[in-house]
Amino acid sequence: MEKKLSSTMEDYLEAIAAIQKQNGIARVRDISHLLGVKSSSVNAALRTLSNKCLVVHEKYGYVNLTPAGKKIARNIQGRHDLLLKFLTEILNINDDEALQDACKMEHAISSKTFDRLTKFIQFVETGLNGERPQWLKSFRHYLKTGKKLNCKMRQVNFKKK
Amino acid sequence: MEKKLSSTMEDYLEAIAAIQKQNGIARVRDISHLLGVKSSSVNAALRTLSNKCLVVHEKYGYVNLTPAGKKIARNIQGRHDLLLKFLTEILNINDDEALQDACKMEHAISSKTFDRLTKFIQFVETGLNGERPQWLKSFRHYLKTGKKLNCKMRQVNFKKK
DNA sequence: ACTATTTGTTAGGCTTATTTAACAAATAGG
DNA sequence: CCTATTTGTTAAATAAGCCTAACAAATAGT
Repeated sequence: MEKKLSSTMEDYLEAIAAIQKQNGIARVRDISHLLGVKSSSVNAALRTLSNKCLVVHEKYGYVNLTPAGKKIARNIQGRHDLLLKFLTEILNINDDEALQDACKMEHAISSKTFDRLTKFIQFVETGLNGERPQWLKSFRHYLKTGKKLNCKMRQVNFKKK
Repeated sequence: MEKKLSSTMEDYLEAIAAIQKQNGIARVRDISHLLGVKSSSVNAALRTLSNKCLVVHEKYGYVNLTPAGKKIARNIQGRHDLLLKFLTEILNINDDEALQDACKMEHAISSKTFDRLTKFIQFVETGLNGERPQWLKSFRHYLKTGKKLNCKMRQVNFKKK
């Protein structure tokens, strides 16, 4: 019966994981800088997350994620990365704007959507014959010109009763 | 210098527009029912939106959108519809879950992402030769089986230096 | 027309997440 | 070592959005 976490708290967990990954350790100050909030806000958030057994934080000490906290952080990070990939690689949105959107969307999508989008990207990226997907280039051309490429795609089915 | 609206307030505008579209008029009660909040919350929201000149609401009267309010409502509704389409028609997610996600994502995407996704769906839906897009079927098969269809797609470029 | 029910409003409270300001602890430079 | 700066903590205040409870207005039933 783990209550659903607010997107704000998800952000804190994600930030802590990211800082730990980069620096080995995470301090209040790092979180404060990364999220753009005051250290007092970080403290309040850490108390909340502590009560939910998602972080460990002793006075004046480093901040650590519990296994449960790590799990959530990984989950969010996964959504983040997936969405960023979709936005940049498929929709061809520039990094900055894509990042902004991914940071908001990551709190909005369900597991199902995460799963389907994962498969969609897999499907698109591998192409049908292991070739680079031509139609992605074709889409970029469409974005630029508004017109479909002068290209024909023929489908030939084998063994398809 | 119009301040950015909270997703909550966006929901209220969207709801009012939807109710008006359906019933001709919108009352506090309708909004309350649609959004699943108490009428006192609706009242508070209406005061907020009134102060921003997005709705008109006289005591005990109907609720109306100003032109500015209508514009925002249309915008949100557009995002909603687009996302719902993407989730159901492309990612093949069932209506209920798709609706839930769309209702959250609609507040998270930028205009750029909206624009790109619009074009992406256009591109996908029309197919390359005006045919029904074969690869969408192919993706559904991939979702079911985890395997690419036994099919080859050959690309032949014309006039492409 | 009169009462009963539904609908709308207001006041006051709760929660979440933020801030500022004052203070405490830790660290760094001489 | 001692002071100066940085970092962390706490308390009190603010803002958004919701709720309940009490009341007011409108509508419906007889």
